[in-house]
Amino acid sequence: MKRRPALDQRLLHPAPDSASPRPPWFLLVGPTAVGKSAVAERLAPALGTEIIVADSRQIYRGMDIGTAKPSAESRRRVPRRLIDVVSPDQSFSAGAYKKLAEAKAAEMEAKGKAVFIEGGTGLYIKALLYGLWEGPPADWALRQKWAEREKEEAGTLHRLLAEVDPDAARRIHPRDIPKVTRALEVFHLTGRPLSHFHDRHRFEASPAPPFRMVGMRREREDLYRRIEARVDRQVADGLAAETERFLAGGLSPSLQSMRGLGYRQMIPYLQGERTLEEAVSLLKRDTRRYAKRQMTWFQADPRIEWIDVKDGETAEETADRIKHLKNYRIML
RNA sequence: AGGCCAGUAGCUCCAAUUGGUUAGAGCGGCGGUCUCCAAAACCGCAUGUUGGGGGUUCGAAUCCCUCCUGGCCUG
Repeated sequence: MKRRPALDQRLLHPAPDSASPRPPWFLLVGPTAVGKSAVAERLAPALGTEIIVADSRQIYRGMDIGTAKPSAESRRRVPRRLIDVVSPDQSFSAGAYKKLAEAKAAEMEAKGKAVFIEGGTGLYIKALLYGLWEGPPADWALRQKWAEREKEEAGTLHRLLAEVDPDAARRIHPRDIPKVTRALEVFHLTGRPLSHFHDRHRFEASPAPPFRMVGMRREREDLYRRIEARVDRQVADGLAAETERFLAGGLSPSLQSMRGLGYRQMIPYLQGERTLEEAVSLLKRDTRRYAKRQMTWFQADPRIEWIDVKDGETAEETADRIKHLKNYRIML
């Protein structure tokens, strides 16, 4: 079940004289609550551009407090793109993000502006930088049908998969329903096993030009303190009321958007199944775990140049350090 | 002061076939996977002097003695 993404060496070390006329992209990544947004806000003006956000939750319109969207003032200073692009009752996917981001990047390039991407959703960034294999997109109707079958009898989906794609069935854990479902979906829609496509893709079909990617990280304790402080702020800012509003508006708790951190923990509280205190501590715990998973994801990408942010360092200082990285000026 | 009860992993335990092979679980923590639901979903990691010391026994977390710590009762 262990497979390292095989990165194309040419991507790691783009030839300096490569004929591509496209200027390199610049990306700022890192776990939640490291302070990416504030730093990006300082970097964007220096790059003379706007920020394309790579965040699977901030794409939802109206989900502001729970997704810790940049404030209205901040967005007035530096416009954010790919925020508020879909309604919370809609489904979204990495493939959909890739399309939107590619279009937005092309738009920036056409205007002669630098492409600057900031965010923490690893899969979205990977899809954009290294590509996804070309195949059928998510088929939500099919997925729902299968979800119901699995609900009737646990293990059904994995058994079905083992029949049509034993290779994928071996790689994917029976309890990992989303991945089992995707593999089934691919076979159902193409008649070929998922592994067939994966063996051919290997992330070399990048839609992106050469790029530079900087990752922000902090000491675990520092990061956790920031996470907890941010959760407290979100609650004070009305996270419960925001969730309540969506519920009252008829959004089902099972929706993708409502399963995001924050909303997911507030729902049981609003339904009287949990105290606010319990909900808050669960939200803190789940956010800590999420940040850890993000670190695992990003740390596996050798293209990221890491900036270790110190406790107490200001966003200006961090932005300044990034500007002083070797060869940063090629971006300007 | 006397009596009683408790002391098992960072925390919590009505775990440990009631003396028997490598002391378990939940939470927390840590590590990892990830090619169209990814703030999702999933996988993995526990050598802790069973409070210390001594004793009984082939063998003790489990019995006895003693000390320490905490709690309760009596005065």
